Amino acid sequence: MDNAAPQSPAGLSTTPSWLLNQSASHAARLLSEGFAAHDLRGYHYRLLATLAEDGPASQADLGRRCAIDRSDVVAAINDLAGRGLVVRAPDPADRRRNVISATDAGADEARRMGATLERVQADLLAPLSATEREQLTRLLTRLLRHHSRH
Amino acid sequence: MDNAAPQSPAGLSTTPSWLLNQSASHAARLLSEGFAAHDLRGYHYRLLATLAEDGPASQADLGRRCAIDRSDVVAAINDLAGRGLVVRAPDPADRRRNVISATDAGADEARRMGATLERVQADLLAPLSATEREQLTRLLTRLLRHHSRH
DNA sequence: GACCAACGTTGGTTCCACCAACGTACTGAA
DNA sequence: TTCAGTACGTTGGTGGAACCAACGTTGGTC
Repeated sequence: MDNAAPQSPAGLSTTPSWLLNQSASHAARLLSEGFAAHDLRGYHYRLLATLAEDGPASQADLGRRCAIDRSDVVAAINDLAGRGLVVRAPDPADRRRNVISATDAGADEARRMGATLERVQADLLAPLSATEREQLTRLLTRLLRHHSRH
Repeated sequence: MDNAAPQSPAGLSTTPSWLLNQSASHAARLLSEGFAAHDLRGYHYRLLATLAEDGPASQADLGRRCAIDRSDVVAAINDLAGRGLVVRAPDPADRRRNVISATDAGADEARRMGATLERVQADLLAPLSATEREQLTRLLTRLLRHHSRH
C-alpha cells in the first residue's frame, strides 16, 4: 500500500475474498484519513451516526447495531462523552443499562462526519457508474444478509 | 460480530464503504478460521501462494505483489523459513537481495491452503449465482485498478 | 428464593497495516 | 570516478479493528 501495485499476485487477484479485502482496506484508509480531520475514528462515527439518526440507546444495543463489541463500545463512548458529543445516563427503567444520547454538538459532528463520509464514498466509487454502484450495493447487501442471520 | 445482527445501522447500511467493510470483515474471519487449521495466517498464505505460482522472488518484490509492507514480509518469511516451507538465499547477482523460494513442503502447503481458500470462497459466495459472482469480481477489480495506479 | 441471562466494565490478545531509521549494496550523473 | 540518490533487508516501534474471558450488578423466571 506504500506504492502503486505493479501487478497483483497471480491467482489471488481474481479471488473475491482478496478483492474484498483489498477494496475494504482501501476504503478504510480513505475513511480513516477523512475522519482524522475530525480527530475521531471509525468506531466513533458508527456510534455517533446511529445515535443521531435513531435516537438514544443502551450501549449493548449500540454495539449490536454497529457491530462493535460491548467492551469496545465502552471505550468509544468514553471518548465521545469526554468531548461532550454524547451523554451517558443511567436508565431509570433498567438499572443495568446506560442510556446514551447524542448532544447537539454530537449531532453536529455526526453531520460533519457524514459529509466527510459522502465525499470519501464518491472518491471510492469514482470509477463506477450509478447503476454499477447500485449493483455493488445490492450484491454486498445480499452477501451480508445471508451471513448475518444464522 | 458475536451474534446475529438484529438490524443494521439506519443510514449506514446502504453505504458502500460500510458494506465493503462488513463483507471483508466477514470474509477475513472465515479465512482466518480456515487458515488456523494450518497454523498459518493471511500474510503467510499470500506469500506462499505467490511463491508457489510465480516462482522465487526477492522480499521487496514479494511485498509489492502481496501488498505487504517490507518489514512485515521479514517476519512472515522468518516464520515460513522456520517451518521449512520456504528457503532464504542471498542473491548472487545483487547482494542486497534475498531470493525466497518455496520448498516442496511449501508448495504442498500452498496447495492445501489453496483448497481451504476455495472452500471459504464458496461459503462466502453461497448466496450469489455464478453470474452475480462474476459481476462482483468485475466491479471490485475495476475499483481496485482505478485506485491502485495513481 | 434460586437460576440464568443481560448489562457495563476491566484487561487482556491477535491480526493487519504502516512508519522511521539504520547499515549495506547498487546505480546513475556529475 | 567519485558522490548522491535509491533500493534492500532488518529492527523496533505505532495504532486501529475485532474479539474473548471474567467480574459484579441487575432483571426476569421457574
